[in-house]
Amino acid sequence: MIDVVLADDHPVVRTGLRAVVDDQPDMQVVHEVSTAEDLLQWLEHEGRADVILLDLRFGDGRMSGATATGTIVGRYRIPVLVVTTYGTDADILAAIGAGATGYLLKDAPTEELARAIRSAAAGEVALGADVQRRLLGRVRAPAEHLSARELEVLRLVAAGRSNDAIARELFVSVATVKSHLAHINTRLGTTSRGAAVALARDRGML
Amino acid sequence: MIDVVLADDHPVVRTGLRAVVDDQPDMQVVHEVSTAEDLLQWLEHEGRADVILLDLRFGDGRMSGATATGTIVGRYRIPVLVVTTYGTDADILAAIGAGATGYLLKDAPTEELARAIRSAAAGEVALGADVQRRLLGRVRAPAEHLSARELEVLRLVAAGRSNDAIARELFVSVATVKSHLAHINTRLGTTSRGAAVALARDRGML
DNA sequence: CCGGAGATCAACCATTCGGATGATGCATGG
DNA sequence: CCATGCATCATCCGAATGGTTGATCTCCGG
Repeated sequence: MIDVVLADDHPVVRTGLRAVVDDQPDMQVVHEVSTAEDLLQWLEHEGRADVILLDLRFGDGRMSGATATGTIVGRYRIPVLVVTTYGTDADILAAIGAGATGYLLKDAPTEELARAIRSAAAGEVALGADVQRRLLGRVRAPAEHLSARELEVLRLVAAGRSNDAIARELFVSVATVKSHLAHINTRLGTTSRGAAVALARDRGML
Repeated sequence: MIDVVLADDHPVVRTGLRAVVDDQPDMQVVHEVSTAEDLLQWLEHEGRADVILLDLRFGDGRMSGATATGTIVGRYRIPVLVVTTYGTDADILAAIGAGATGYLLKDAPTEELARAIRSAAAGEVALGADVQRRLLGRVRAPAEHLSARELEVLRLVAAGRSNDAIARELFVSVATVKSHLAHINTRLGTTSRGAAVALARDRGML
């Protein structure tokens, strides 16, 4: 029997997760907490768990889900499955970087969730199909690396500057700025400055 | 008995909401959908419901929750309770502007949720305590501001969409989008979409 | 009932962007 | 030494954008 702990500040989400977990014959929810602090507190004392389902974004909390993940994995060696709502690349990388065993979006099918919990309990890495696809796309397009100059340009674009303004600001010609932007769009697979900025933000490169 | 329809693209959230609703003696879930399109489809045919619990952000969907809200309220006169995760001022205004009867955050206590559903079924306006406080703060500081529609446009601009894409997304003409954008630039004192987005981000309106 | 605000749409026009192509100079690393 | 990557600049052109003016329509509050 897999003992699962739920850590999410949304009662509704906790209820939903509990329903899914308890509906599986081989797992059960043994504890619920709504803040990262409570989670650590609980682990400190009676804490026994095989898997922890953790929301990356603890509402108000001073402690982020990523930080909590790092602490838990480092201190208790309990697999952490990050289950959050919106999965941006930056979020995913942060979670995995912090040592999360898996990462799932809340809109993942319930079966996938159950499967991920089993994998996590078994010590395997469990990433949602969405996430895998995302990471794959990342690998396939490793060119996510923009040069320093390009990033400089992109930042100015994100600040709302026009090509002309950027050119003046960087002491180069407008042609150069456009050239950089063209490279950026190629690299990011975008087709407009706006889309490039949006995607770059999403990936936390700004 | 209050018939409730759940519209949310997250299976887990739906399960949680269903559990909460079905746990109340005076209400029941009669249908679940995961996209706005499905919701409208259902209402079109067999649709009978006293209250609709709607997620403002339908994941991928081309149709936003706000748009769906407008359509539902306008066409079927069914009270819509918007239940979403992150409540920004703009979200709230958009929802209310679109005709939502109530607005609740997913981290609201379950009793509050049940109460809101009853209020909505009774035709009353039901706003979560959080939201009410938020709106109050808003009134006190009317400082900046864009209409709900304008914010909706600005968000899409921030997401890198072109005017044409925005127009299609909101079911209006490009002229309207440009009109909103012009207004936005006037209000914010900016001269381009990019600058408007940058400034709006700065002020946390996104 | 009138006025104002917001949402909608239209047409026009100057400016800006994005996309394609091509070229030069300068490092760096194999 | 040379391929490669980066930064620089230019030109051309179609598409997108911004600015403006003007016009309904609806809803709300005085």
